[in-house]
Amino acid sequence: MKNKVTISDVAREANVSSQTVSRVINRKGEISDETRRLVLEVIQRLGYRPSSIARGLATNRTFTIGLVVPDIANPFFPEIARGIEDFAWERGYGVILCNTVEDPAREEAAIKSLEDKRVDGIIICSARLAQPTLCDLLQPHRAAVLINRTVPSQLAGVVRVDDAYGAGLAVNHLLAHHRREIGFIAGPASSQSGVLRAEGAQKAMAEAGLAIDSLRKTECKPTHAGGLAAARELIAGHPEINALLCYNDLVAIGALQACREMNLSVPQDVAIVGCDDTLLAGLVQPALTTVSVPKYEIGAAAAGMLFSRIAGEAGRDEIVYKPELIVRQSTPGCQ
Amino acid sequence: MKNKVTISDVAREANVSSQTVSRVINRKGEISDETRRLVLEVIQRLGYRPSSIARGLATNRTFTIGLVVPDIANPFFPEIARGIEDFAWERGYGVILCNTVEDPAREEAAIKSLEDKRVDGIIICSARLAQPTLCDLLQPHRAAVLINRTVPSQLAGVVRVDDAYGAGLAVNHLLAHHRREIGFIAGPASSQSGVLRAEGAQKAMAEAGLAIDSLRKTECKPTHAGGLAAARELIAGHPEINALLCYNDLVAIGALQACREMNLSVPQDVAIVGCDDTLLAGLVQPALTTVSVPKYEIGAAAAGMLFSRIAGEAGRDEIVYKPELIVRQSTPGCQ
DNA sequence: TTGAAAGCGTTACCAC
DNA sequence: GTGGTAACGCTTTCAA
Repeated sequence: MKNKVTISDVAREANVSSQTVSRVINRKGEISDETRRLVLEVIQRLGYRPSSIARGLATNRTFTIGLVVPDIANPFFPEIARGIEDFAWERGYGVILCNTVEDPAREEAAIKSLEDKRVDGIIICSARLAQPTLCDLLQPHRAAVLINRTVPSQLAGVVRVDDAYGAGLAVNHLLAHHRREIGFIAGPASSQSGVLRAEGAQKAMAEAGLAIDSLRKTECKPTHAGGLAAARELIAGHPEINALLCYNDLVAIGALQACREMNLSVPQDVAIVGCDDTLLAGLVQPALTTVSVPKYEIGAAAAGMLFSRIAGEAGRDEIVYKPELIVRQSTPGCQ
Repeated sequence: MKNKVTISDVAREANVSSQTVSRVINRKGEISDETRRLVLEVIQRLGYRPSSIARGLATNRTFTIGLVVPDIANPFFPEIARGIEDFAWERGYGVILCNTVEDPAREEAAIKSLEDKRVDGIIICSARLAQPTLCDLLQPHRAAVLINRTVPSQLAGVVRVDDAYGAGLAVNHLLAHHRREIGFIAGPASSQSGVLRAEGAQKAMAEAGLAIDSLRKTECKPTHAGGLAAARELIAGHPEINALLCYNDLVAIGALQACREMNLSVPQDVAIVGCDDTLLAGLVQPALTTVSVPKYEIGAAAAGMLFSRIAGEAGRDEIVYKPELIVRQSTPGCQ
């Protein structure tokens, strides 16, 4: 790598001041056509590319945002990331990606490291940190948006799915098909979505006049393996269970596998409902009934909200998407 | 967001020079325990966080690398990204993610924008740009590593899968089960992996004494929809086909669906082989025979190689992984 | 062991 | 229209 061409190299070569070059680059101020052409020609010839770093120092803007996700390998997040990245790209912004791997310490360190990098704003998906810690970490950021997690709107905008409503849809669907012995595999205890879904599910049960504890709850990692282990345990402890409501599709697929191992047929013996409607859901056998969520749109909306906040514009500071139940073969009532 | 605390704020508050503060932060030079403790205390109290931007300008190092992928929503890439991000994170590096969405112009712009951001190095997955363009774009970067694409080692290190070998494995498996009318759904024409797999497949055919053109080739987008369309067309044009070798698992799943539509049973009528062994492969019905590739390891290896290059260390400049054939239900010979 | 000054590459502000 | 100078927040180099 040869040494980078700087703005003064261009200025010298073009016999103008670096101010003039800067003006040409940034299309600011009046410049004679002739000078502009000359400068552009020199820029071209020297292959000059302005340093975002120097610019960032001078302007206090980096045109970079941070994205924090639990795990980009979890199929829920790549589409959200695409929605964010596409939106950001169109506006000349770059995206720094951080995985927390469900580790609160890493989540905290990631948010701080993004602060060090002076990103213009951050988007955090499914934050797992405790509320006070999260708020403290948000504070120093110029702008922030959370996905599926709530904080005071002064600290961050929120884009979320109405998880309680979605869980209600799923429970009502199961109850309509006479599945009353419902097990709930809730995912990580630190997931706000998991908590809200539990509440929504219990509310739906109560409205149907059923005792709340007829819904059995277990926690697990939000992975295939987590779902497998949790389903085994739940069914072993409650053999009467005839339906499982799962934290996400991955967990549901684990549950599917547990049922297969235990010779329980799905949906005849046990109905299974997933969440997120990832690509997987339509492809497994039996295809998964799932609570569908517009992932790409959520990402794009979060990015849009973040840019409003960066720009200091007043705008909505909460967007809530209503999920939809996609009925497939893993529950009764498909065809 | 209140104004950031700077190094001189700390210096003033601690009654030392900013040099001293800098030394404490960077653990450089000798400093009396007393001063160090004092400075650390003030840093803590003021909540000072050094600006990576200013640091980057002064040191010409940003502790950031760029990652360019065709599409993070394609399940092949998230695991690679995890491998890279984990490795980078441990060394204090951040990762800027760029999606090219299979658009060469965006790929080019992404590589340039990473140059502007003065990343310390870049990793490009499955670059689709023409060779001369790619080389020109690589040139200005301090360090670069390509995944599944080859350039002169002076320009970039290479981590790749032996695609030709993998395709050979698949073809031999099919031939061993008397499938000689093989169709090949090759993915994007600009994919070097696709080209190499075609060569490997044809070589395997030739070694079995079969005419090379008994392998019919079609291109497609590397998606579920792309595979569906390509398989429909290929089978319609060549009804004698009894096996399909697919660019990746997504394409193979599209092909699976095409067969279902055409009332062809898999694997009895048509055997299907995918590639990459993504999560999907084991979960669809019938489960997919696929050429398996160590995605996370590839990512980690690429990151490792990149850091060697950034550090200017001599090291391997090509790592080749041998893929493995995972036989499942979509081809004969499973149980 | 500590400090002063220069420099990194840009933009902002004020002259001309 | 254009240029000079300071400033952004840090590290590096040289002196003390």
